[in-house]
Amino acid sequence: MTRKSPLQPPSLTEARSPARRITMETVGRMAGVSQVTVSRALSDPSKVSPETLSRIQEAIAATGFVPNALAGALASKKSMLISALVPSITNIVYSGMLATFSAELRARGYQILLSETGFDREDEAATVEAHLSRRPDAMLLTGVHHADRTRRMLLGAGVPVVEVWDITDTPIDLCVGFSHPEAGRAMADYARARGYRRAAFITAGDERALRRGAAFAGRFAQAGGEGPVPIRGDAPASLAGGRALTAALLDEGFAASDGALIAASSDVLAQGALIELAARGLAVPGRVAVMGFGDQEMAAALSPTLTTVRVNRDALGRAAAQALLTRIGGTAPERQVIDVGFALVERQSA
Amino acid sequence: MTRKSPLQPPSLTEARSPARRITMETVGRMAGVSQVTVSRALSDPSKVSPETLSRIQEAIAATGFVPNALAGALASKKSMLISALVPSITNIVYSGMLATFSAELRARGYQILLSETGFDREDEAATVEAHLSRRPDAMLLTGVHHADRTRRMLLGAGVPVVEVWDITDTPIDLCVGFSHPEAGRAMADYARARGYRRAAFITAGDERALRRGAAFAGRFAQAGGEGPVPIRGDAPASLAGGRALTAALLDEGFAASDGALIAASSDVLAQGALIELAARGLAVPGRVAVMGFGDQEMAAALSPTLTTVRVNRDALGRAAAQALLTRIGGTAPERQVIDVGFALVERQSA
DNA sequence: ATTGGCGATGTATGCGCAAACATTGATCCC
DNA sequence: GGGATCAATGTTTGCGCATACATCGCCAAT
Repeated sequence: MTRKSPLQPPSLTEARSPARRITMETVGRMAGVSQVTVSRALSDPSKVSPETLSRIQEAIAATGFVPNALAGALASKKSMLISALVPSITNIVYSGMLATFSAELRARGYQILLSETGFDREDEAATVEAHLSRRPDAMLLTGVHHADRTRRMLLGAGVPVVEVWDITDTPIDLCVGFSHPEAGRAMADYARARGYRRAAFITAGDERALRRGAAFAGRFAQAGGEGPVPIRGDAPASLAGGRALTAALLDEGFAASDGALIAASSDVLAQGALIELAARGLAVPGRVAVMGFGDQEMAAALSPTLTTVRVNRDALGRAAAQALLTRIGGTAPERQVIDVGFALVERQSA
Repeated sequence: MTRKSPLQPPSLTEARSPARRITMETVGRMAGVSQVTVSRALSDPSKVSPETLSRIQEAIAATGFVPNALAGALASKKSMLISALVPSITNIVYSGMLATFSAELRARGYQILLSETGFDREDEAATVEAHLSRRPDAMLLTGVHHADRTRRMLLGAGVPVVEVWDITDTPIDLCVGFSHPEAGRAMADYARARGYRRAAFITAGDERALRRGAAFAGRFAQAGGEGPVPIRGDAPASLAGGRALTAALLDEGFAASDGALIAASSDVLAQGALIELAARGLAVPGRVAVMGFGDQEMAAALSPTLTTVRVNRDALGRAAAQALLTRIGGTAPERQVIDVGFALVERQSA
């Protein structure tokens, strides 16, 4: 309450440092209290008397003071930062999940440190290290296959981690996703049940898509389909890629007769397939059937509408956020691994 | 230091156990040097003798030490953090720009703190404050219209700022974008030049889209088209939204005769319009023409292909990153405002 | 009147690092 | 051979805050 007046007029120091930093100390001085009281006024106003509080708030408004969260995090060991690593933010399947994930966390005062990792494990490891250096309170990783070093760093750091978009028995910490082989098999079973005798899988290069493709191919042949099922492609998912892969298949005589189906690792590739088939005048599904993956908005709007596999991205993002929040809170989450499943959506294209 | 088998999920107790914090001090002790030498070994290895360096590196490897960037930032007043605020990450126009922006910055060692702000100014102000508390080295904002408080905070903080996706004579700091009214007028001029006599604009609710719409409507009438030009919609851009808005227009008799054009604030809405028109058997562009905005990949693949306006998202993200880097570097950028322009892409739909 | 408790505030400390400055020993040049 | 120089390292300090603990009045219970 009682503070000595500074021996030297503050104007001198101010004049020497024109870019004078405003800290809780400065605010406190203006309000006639100490730095701690300012800190308390911000973190728990009830601990400060109403008069003091209002003087502090005036000082904050007058100075435009914004607390330094770096210093706060260093002192408290809580950064209120959540790190998120996704392969690509331009891909709606990841950005959709991320939007829900971050909205959920932002409501609790957390902020998101985001990086794209592509599909390279070493790249991911380097990014994980960079993120860990900011001491996030938790981390989201996409996929369950990581460099050994990544796993070691994460375990060593003791940070809550959630791996999403896949399922494993050996999560680093928490895991929210679904089984890609099962999804591939479900597509194959559906295709066989509908009577398609010949199938191909066009795919992006990412590891999860390839596992769906492998499972699809295996099951399709196992269930009486013609084998081996060709698996084509490793470029990023794009319409042009889908067209090109489809064109290549057709040029090889893949759809020489009816009963053929093209399964795609994403709706975008599937749309590319539809476009190429339309361009060639091949009826879908009469001549060639098409299945997608992801159930993007356009799937239901295409002509023909696209049979695909739905993954609830919102639920996934929300579950991931909740799991981390529980973990941060200190209580053990009910389950370490949450399978959000998927659903085959039957439409016109297959 | 040594951990249990990675195949075992870490128990909660293990993860929260008082893991000795490893700091430069601990690493230094192991290597027989002081904390400062460890710091130097990491920031500029040439300042440390080769033998010392290798001992330090061994100690780092043995301990799994990851430097605390919070402490580093606090001490050096450089956070190596760039804050980015976009309306929506699920919208490809923003996420595409952001991908280039962040790739460019990551190459220089910066990381991205990301938030979605929706289209609400007060929300944005709160987010800006939260971001400023982390003392980012620079900030990216979407749009040029902000709450007064936002502007004041930013100016007060003295942080390099780049506003993107729009152009203004009075940027907070830097600005990279294009003129939305001009884009709207360019669409109107094109439509008139092609002879369309009647037009409508379907739009998402965001402020920039609305300005394009207003400029389109004004110019279309001014250039001899029938006025007033209806402007419809304020929902998020979606195929379903585009269909619904188009359906409503048609139900009102908008396209009772030939020579009508529907301009959309985004390619997605335009695609919705194409779908609705196809569903009603109305020929495009014969009966109703359609223009989009954004030139997404599907624009060239739709049937009919979509006449639209291209904005170079990569160039925009890259220019924004470069401008900030220059600014952080201390040299005044050549221009405060960079107009990246746009291009009308003529295809089949109009 | 004494004691204890509580509300409101203050002081001291250290989080982990980088910057500034200090120290040591060796090399070098006229 | 006596500075001068330089490479390699150490010591000190403080960034801005949160935490632990101390202090000071004041009032209720004894």
